[in-house]
Amino acid sequence: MEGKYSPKNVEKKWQKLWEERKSFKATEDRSREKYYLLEMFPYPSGRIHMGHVRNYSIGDVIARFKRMKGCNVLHPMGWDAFGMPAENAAIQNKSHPAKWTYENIDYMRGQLKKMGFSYDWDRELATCNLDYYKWEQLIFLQMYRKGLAYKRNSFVNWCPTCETVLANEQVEEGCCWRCDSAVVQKELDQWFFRITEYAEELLEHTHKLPGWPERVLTMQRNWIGKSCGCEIDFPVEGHLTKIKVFTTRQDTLYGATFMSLAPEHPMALELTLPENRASVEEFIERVKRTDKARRTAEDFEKEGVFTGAFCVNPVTNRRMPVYLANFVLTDYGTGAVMAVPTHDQRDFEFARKYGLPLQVVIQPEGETLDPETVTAAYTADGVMVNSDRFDGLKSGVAKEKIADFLEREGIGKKTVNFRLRDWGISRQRYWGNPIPVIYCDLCGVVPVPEKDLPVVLPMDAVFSGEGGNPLAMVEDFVNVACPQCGELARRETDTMDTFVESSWYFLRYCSPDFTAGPLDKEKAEYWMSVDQYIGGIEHAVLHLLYARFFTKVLRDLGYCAIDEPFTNLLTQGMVIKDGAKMSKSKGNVVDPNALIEKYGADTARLFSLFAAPPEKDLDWSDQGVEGSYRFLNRVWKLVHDTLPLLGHAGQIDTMSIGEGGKALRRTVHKTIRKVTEDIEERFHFNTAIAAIMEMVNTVQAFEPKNDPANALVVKEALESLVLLLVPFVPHMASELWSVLGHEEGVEQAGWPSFDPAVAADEELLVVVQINGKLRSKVIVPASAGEQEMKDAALADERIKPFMDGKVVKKVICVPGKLVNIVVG
RNA sequence: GCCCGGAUGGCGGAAUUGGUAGACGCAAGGGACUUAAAAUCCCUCGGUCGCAAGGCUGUGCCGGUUCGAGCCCGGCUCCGGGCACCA
Repeated sequence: MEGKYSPKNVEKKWQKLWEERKSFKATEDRSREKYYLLEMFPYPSGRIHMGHVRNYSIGDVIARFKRMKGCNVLHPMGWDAFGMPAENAAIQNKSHPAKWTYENIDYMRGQLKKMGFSYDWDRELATCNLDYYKWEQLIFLQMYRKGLAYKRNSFVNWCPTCETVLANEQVEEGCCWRCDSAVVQKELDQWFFRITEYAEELLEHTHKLPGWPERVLTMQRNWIGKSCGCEIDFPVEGHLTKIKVFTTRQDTLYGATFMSLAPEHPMALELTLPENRASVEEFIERVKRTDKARRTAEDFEKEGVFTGAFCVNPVTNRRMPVYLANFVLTDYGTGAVMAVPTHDQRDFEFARKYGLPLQVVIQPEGETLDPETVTAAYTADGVMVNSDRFDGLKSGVAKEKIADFLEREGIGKKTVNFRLRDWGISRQRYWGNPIPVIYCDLCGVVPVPEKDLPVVLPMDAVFSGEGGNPLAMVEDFVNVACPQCGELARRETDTMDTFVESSWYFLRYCSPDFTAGPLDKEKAEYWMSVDQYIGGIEHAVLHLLYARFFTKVLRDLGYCAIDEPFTNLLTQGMVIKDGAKMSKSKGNVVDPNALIEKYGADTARLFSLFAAPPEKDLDWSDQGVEGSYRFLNRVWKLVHDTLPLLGHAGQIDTMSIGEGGKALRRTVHKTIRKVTEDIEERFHFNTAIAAIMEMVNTVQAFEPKNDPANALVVKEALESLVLLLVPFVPHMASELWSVLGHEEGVEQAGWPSFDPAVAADEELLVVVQINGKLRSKVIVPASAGEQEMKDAALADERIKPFMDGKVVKKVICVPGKLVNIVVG
């Protein structure tokens, strides 16, 4: 291995050794501090991309650092293996999704191993393995029993291209998150997870996650969308039923002059008078045909139709015409809105269009609104008017008082409303986890008894690309005896959303081979929570919300004792090239294979860590990669060239080393401190690497290298250098460690420690400012106090011209840093 | 519209608590070595004035606080992201 740096040989050698020695195997050990480090597992799409390289390089720095620091590190890897691309590929290649998936896994596993990531491969899991998904079926059944999984007929998001249902979280601006097709609404019988049951806790706990980026928490809070208000009943003339509305603006109740219902509101047709029927039906049809994306666009024209019915404002007794309005959503609140045109912009526009009355109930301070002349709704706070006993109160106060009043009078009650909807998990696709349910004509919905689990995904489906879900066409699978009555029944052929698998894989890693249940409680208790989770920001409200939900569900099912799965979250930025995210369609993709081939994995790792701090986008630069490669060559050469000069092991004799040696040691110990802090406290690997580069420059420039008196100092420098490099470029560092004569691996060497006394400066450079402007620098002993610093500064020749004829008003001293002389 | 980020040389970025702006790297220019090239090594490198010492100026814009502001405060501009007819 001598001579020129050959990453290929070095990397092959160490990867083989790590594998043979099982260097990264994690075993529960209560005597040691555990550290569970996890990166979001990949979808086996074919080959790894630079985003993976970056994500997993970041993780590996932390894993290797923590290991060297003495932690018992769990660092697993696996495959989010169910999903549609496999099915599409099967259709295209006239093959099977399983074949495609497992081939991809094999290939990508090889790629990850070539990157030298320190995973415990014994814990590898793939979610499409029966060993994994069968436990998910058990969890489903237990959720069903608790009412947390249920079936319901409703309008759902349907992607016509993927031919499947999508969760709300998977619809982005009205389009499918995966294929970008326009999503349509379809009425279907679908399985849901009752995530809304946990809305309050999911929201509450966002305030107990200090290790998460604020913007992810904000996004989750917005997504959950809690609002506090009232439900108020409005009696309908000539009917016994009442219209229930939800409002956060009960302070405007006295100004409600009409009622708006969603066109899908169950009472819409029931309330419509015969003479209005034709126009109402026409309107409902028209709204239904409009797709949801367009209908909910901001600039969409507000339209409605009068039902002919009237309800009554319960506090003013005013007759309120009941309209259907296209902007009222059926799935938020109660699907009915009390319209207050003076204080809500939508209601205002609607009222002006249909000539409906306006009533001002909140006056802005120092202004009088005139319903005849206002051009927009006044939505801010103000003073109550035309509101009976509440007149004169500030609207904020009135909000509380009116809520209390409504409850007292039995007209309404305080409620909390969430934007979060239940998680629709049914997918009309083959390559997923079968939902373990049977439909019997006599018994209805029958969950598969636990003893009959697992429901095995049949391998003999046909992938033609036509005629919907291939699973529904496997007769042997579909036709089954009812577990209750024994009559012929049908299996559910929908599979679960793949986000279900990724909602608990981090728990399965704690005991991946456990055969008595989804997880070994004792082991989960040792490893969980994940101390550091790393992944892309794109999962802020998808995976990261579902995983939190699932953890709470599993806790309540008795599987684990934790509330939250991930203590600390790091969201890494995207990999950008030529101003755009790397993608095949843009043609700006850098293939990790080519990079490894040309420069080696260490260079690929080093550059992706050096070019930007982890949370920022990384601008890929081929020349920057060259630079990282050059640096590694320099380190290689430095160690090998210096090797003959190093003496035998021994203690550094602090008394006999000269000034140069002392200075070098100072740099070394300062660098150890800096690198340790940058990794441990900030995850700023770019500055840690920069500090190591500076140290290399210093060692290279160290002239009395060949003075035998300095041999041990140089040796210390090189050994520290190599150990500091381990987390970033583990192959080269391991090799150089052995070149330096160490039999045992870097894992045994431990993380280098620094001596504050050695790192301490003997002299300090003090900046001298006049009126805040830098004018000179003076050197003082490190022990110098304020007075000494001031004296040295004032005695400096270079500042004299700036003080000529002026009076020193004040001298400010920042110990060890600067002296600012204020003159005037 | 609302809520988060962000803006620093030719480029990626550094400046950790208000205290030397531009660390480290890339690119560029000059030089050494070489028959030559590559590789490597050395020097220069925000702008501007100056032979130089050095001065002035400079962190998106305007203002403020402070002995001192890239950092804090007020008001903008632009860019990125999230949510969005949510009653």
